[in-house]
Amino acid sequence: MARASATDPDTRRAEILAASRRVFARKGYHRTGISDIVAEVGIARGTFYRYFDSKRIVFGLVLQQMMAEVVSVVQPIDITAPIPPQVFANLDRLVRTIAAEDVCRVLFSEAVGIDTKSDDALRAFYAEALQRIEQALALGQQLGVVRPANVTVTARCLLGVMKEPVVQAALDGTELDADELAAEMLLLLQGGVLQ
Amino acid sequence: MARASATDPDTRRAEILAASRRVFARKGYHRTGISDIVAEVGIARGTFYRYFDSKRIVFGLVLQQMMAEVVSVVQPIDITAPIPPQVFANLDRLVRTIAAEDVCRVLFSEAVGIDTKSDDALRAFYAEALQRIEQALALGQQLGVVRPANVTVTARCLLGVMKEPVVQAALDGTELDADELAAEMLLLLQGGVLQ
Amino acid sequence: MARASATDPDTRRAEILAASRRVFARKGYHRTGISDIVAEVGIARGTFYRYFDSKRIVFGLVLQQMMAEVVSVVQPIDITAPIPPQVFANLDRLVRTIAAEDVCRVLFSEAVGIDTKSDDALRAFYAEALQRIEQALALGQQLGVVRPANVTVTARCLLGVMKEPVVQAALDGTELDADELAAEMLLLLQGGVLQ
Amino acid sequence: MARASATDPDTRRAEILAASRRVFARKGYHRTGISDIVAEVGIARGTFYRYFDSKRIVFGLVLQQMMAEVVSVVQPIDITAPIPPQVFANLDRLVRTIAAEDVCRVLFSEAVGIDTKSDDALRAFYAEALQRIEQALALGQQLGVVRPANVTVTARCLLGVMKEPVVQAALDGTELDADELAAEMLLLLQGGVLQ
DNA sequence: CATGAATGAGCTTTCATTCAT
DNA sequence: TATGAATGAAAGCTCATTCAT
Repeated sequence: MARASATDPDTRRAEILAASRRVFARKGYHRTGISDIVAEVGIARGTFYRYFDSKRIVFGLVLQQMMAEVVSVVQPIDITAPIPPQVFANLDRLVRTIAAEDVCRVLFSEAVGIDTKSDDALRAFYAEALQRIEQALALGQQLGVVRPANVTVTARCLLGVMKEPVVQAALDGTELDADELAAEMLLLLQGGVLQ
Repeated sequence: MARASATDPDTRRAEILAASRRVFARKGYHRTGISDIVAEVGIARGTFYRYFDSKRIVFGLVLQQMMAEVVSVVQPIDITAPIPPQVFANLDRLVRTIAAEDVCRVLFSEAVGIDTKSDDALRAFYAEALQRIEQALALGQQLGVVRPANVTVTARCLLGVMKEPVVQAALDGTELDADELAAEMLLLLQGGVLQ
Repeated sequence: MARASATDPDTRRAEILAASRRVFARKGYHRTGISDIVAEVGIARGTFYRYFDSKRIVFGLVLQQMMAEVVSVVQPIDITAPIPPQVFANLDRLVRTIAAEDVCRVLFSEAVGIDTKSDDALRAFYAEALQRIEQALALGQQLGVVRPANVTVTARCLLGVMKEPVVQAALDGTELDADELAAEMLLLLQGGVLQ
Repeated sequence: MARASATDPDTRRAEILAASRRVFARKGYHRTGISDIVAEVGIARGTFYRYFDSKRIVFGLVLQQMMAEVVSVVQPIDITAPIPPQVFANLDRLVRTIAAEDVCRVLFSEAVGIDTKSDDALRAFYAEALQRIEQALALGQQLGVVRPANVTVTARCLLGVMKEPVVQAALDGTELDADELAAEMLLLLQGGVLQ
């Protein structure tokens, strides 16, 4: 009976979490079996349950992890410095993070409807993201760099501007040029499309 | 149990399809059992299978139905008439259609990864949507009403502008004011957000 | 609603029975659905049940029919006339009857284990067949034309001699030459195979 | 329910196969449910599927097992030694094997029409059996110990001689005296029944 | 602590039979 | 009487989870 080399429990936990993340990203929540995960780590089925209570819970943790990563790359704008380069940098980091091949599918396609807790977490994530965008817009309006607009609605539109290109690239397998994408996004923010 | 009265086959088929659509929208593909569907219509399990060969096939049909509805509301732009009102009208109809409470979840969350055929259909749907937007942008550029831009990337961003506000409204249960949303979208297209 | 032309009930019953027999022969009991039978007759599902109480019962009737046919072709031996030609004639008719393409499969493969009544009927059929052979053997022994032997055991062997060639022909799709087969059987009865 | 203790996988597999064989013999393929098999072993439904992919596959394996047993007991004739005792010994072993209560029903009644693979296997089994008998007859003719005859037809008759007594014994529940049966068969081969 | 065989609730699907029309 | 849509029990099978070793 080959026994996995005794590892530090925290390391082992992290290993399983990482493997789960990889598999969820590759196959989606429903097509992923515990078998896939334990095969990925190289442990026995039972071992998985020593570290996590259920498949749903690990999925929830993977979700949290991804949301935290996304949140972490967005830096507050320094209003004493030129705005556009800062926005560009944020967009650029955001796109790269989301595009990191696994985040996209898990966060935007698989996460809905797994269970109540995940749904809540996801809602909270979006709520925070939207709030940040709204605040940025509101601040911009006070500073006179953002035109008058319904910030709630506009924030949602802008969220779509950031999400969708990455989602589509994942769907059709296109390679993503983050710099160009961020640049186009910035142009859109700056002047729309009509002239 | 009371026997459901024999109905016109086409009507019954439509009934089941409509009920399936409702349940899929409410619970998602995986959490929906045939039991849920037949309970919704008030028929026996076997009756479902008189009209449809499998759960996946009904889901595919629901998907097709929704995609067709979305596609059908977008009218071509008449370039001899003023553009913005036409764009507004299209956005308005689009938003209303997607927001029809069930379309959103099924089309944007549940449809991914059910099976190869659904995936292909969905990809084709997005491909067509994006192509339409790209063509509109390209035409606009020729006419000088759209600024120079990478139309492929920009089309994806605009797709996000249309999808995301509706997705978010569905997620947090907000009532959607289609007119205002379309108006804000138009403003975004016309001038971005920065001034 | 096309209605099958009103027919004499007895005729209709016979029609359904005949169709059932054909389908059972073609597909076997378990692979035959009521749908197959009613399609073969050109009536509605419900009509079938106006004439027969269940699938099993029709199968039982088909079975009886076949058993009766088989029994009917075997003529008693006239001991005042030469024996071998009479035996030959009986064997010849028997083989032809069993080989009538449907009898074989239904009687020898499908009939076992459908239900208690069919099993009993089949057992009774075999019991009668064996008893006839045994009596013929016993009579032959009295007349000195049959060698001493355990008639019970020998009767079973002879039953196999008659059944198996037809069964095998059906299994491998070979065309059957009844005359030759009967002739060989007779030779076997007369002198075994060893010399 | 008490949890079945983990057993050596090969043993467990064999256990399930043996139980399946018993149940198939008792109830036939179609009346046997997975429930019956797992009840017979004393395991849960899922456990069955850890060892076998489907009901049909286990049935196929049972079939193979039985065919192999039957084939294995027939020894080639040594033509330098007296023939009849060797034939007797073969018949005796054959009868005992087929009569082992379960072989008969499964091999001769239930095996037909389950699926294409089983049908093919069965046909191949019979083809081989018949070929062996034919070759023995042909060899016997060359050696002058077998009378001239159509070996193909005669082989089929002889197959019936071996099968039918056992089939009938199983059908009517008679205890089988293998020695006597083999002896009678030998007599039949040696001199037919008429004198 | 690690293991993986065992579990069983629950799924989709089938089809002989019923009964309102 | 004939119809065929409706029925629902029961089948085979899956897989997240448990627990004796």
